[in-house]
Amino acid sequence: MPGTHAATIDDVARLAGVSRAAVSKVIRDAYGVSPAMRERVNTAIAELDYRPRIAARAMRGSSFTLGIELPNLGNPFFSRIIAGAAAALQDTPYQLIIAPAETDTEEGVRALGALADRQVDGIIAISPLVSREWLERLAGSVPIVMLGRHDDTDAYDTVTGDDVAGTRLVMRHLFDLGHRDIVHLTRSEAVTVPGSGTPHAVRLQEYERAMRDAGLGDRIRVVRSGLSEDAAHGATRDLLASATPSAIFAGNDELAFGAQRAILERPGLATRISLVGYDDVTIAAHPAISLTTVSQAGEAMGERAVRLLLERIAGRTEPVHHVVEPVLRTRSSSRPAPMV
Amino acid sequence: MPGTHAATIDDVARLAGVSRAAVSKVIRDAYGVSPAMRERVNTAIAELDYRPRIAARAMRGSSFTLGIELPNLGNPFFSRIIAGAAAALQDTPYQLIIAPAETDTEEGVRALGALADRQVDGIIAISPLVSREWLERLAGSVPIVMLGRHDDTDAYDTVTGDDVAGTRLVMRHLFDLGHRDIVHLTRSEAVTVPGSGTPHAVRLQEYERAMRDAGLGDRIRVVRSGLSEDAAHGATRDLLASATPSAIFAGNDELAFGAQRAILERPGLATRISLVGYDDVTIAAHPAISLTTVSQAGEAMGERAVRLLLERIAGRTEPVHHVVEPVLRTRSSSRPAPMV
DNA sequence: TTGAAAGCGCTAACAC
DNA sequence: GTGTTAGCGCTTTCAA
Repeated sequence: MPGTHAATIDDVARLAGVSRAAVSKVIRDAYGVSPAMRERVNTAIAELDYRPRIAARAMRGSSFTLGIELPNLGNPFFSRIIAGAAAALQDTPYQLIIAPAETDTEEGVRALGALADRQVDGIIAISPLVSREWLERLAGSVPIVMLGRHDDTDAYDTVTGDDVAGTRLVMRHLFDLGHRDIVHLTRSEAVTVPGSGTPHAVRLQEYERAMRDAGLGDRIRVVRSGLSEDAAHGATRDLLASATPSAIFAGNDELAFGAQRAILERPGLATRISLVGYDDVTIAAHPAISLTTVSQAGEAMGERAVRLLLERIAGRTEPVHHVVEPVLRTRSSSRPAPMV
Repeated sequence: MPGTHAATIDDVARLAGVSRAAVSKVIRDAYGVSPAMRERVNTAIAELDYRPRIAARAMRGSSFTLGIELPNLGNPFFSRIIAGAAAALQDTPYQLIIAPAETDTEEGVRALGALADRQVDGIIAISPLVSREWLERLAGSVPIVMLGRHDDTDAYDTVTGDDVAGTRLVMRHLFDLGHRDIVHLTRSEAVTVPGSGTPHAVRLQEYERAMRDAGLGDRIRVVRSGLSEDAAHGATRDLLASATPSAIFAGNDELAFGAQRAILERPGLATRISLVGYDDVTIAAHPAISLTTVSQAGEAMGERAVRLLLERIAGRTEPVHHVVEPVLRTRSSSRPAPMV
């Protein structure tokens, strides 16, 4: 460390006895540098421990940063997505940064805005709440991949699970076990606006459709809660105080765990109520939990999202809407309905 | 959106009929702007929907970004830390970005480097593996708060749980229940280098000390695994194939869940082996899991880390080493040792 | 209180 | 194949 300050491209150029442009070309491996020059530049870079300032690069072009906006980091399904995305970035010059948006509502917009302000080269977003118009506008200035949401738009790409098929797997499973009184535990109205294309909206809609198709339209019952395990616990506790459905289909595993807790707290109920979740997070397979749920290949979704982004950055313009097939994991939390 | 490009500070200055410097002062609320001018500038900003480019600001000063480096996003204890950190940033101009470093080893260095390259104004790091020297060097150019690690350094601040006290709570609890054959399930040697000050190193050391102090030095038994629930499951399965300890003290809850799974898979063992974890993640309180564990107030740690960083940015230079008191949560996974 | 001007570290034309 | 030069959008002296 000669001097007290970090080396700049000029320091490297000076030490290597070449121009600044030459150094720039080497670090970007751009066309038109002789092997000899590349060698000398690389030596100087190593010598000075030079690292290009991202801010300066961003001012002229790319920031070599991909941003991912994430609500509710506590949900382990999302960490699988991140793991997949990070893995896909391994041998690229890109770095992933995550902008958390815990408190849902406008926080999502704030987080996406923060990523845009930082001039990331692409954004992966999981906000179910941000409006499609807003996203389309943002997509005008930076490539976006929307995760989870079924938006049929030309402005950005999407990677989604097939929630229609997934919900049908669940409902078919419960019907086959003889269940008729099936409650759907889902999140707030804001996240399930009909036609909004959010995962929870689709699951809710398909639940209702399946019930009606089975002639059980009058047994449709929807219970809502916040997104946390704790909120789901409270909502289910309230439900069980006044009713005993034969099965509960939770919108995701977090909610299912809360419901399971409430069920276990009422003696004798555990063997009488079937429970199904959605996502197949790791702990769902734990023998003490043993939650029947729908598996969604989160890692693959994250990886695919990154690939789509890199393709966009490389110039693709036609939109891609990728759908992941869901698989039902049957475990002991669901079982035949009790004889009447 | 007049024109097709995003507004710059010049556009605002032109529309407001003032100089670029004036706009800059307004957006930073710097000293020396008349109310009238502030008013006009703010109107122009709103009109143009102007948002300062972070990259440009970073070149001259702050990036208004705090970075947090995080290994193993899958561990829900870490998400609580993030939630606390994000909450503490609510009413500040700072934005949090997370650099994930899933694959441990040099990934941590890479992620920290990436944050530094992006000129974040401060870094919260959870890497147990990065060398103290490396961190001290980095701390020369950007404020750092190290989470979890007991480093007695002047170069950066630390926020840690009191792992000595926490481990003593655990061991005392197990001894009181009559356990003598206590196995410690921990991570790889790399994370438990004696004297390295990592949480797992301290817990291991205290476990051994407690065993020796109780005259059980010859019963010390350490089992190691990877950081995932799955790795812990495998390691415990292997252990149980050849031995049946009366208690297992896992280095954290993730490991404990894996151990619990292995225990449950061997019929009859569940009621004979006590299990204790560390961290008190949400699911540990689930009645089907009911894991005795040490609670660490993750949110408070994240919040404190952010505060320390903001203080450093504001000019503080003396180091602060903050310690969080652990609390033992006794649940049914631990119980009296079986009569001999 | 306000504005002019220099410059942060890099990339990309373009000239040599 | 190599170097010169003109900015990118801000902040910050320093004059006015």
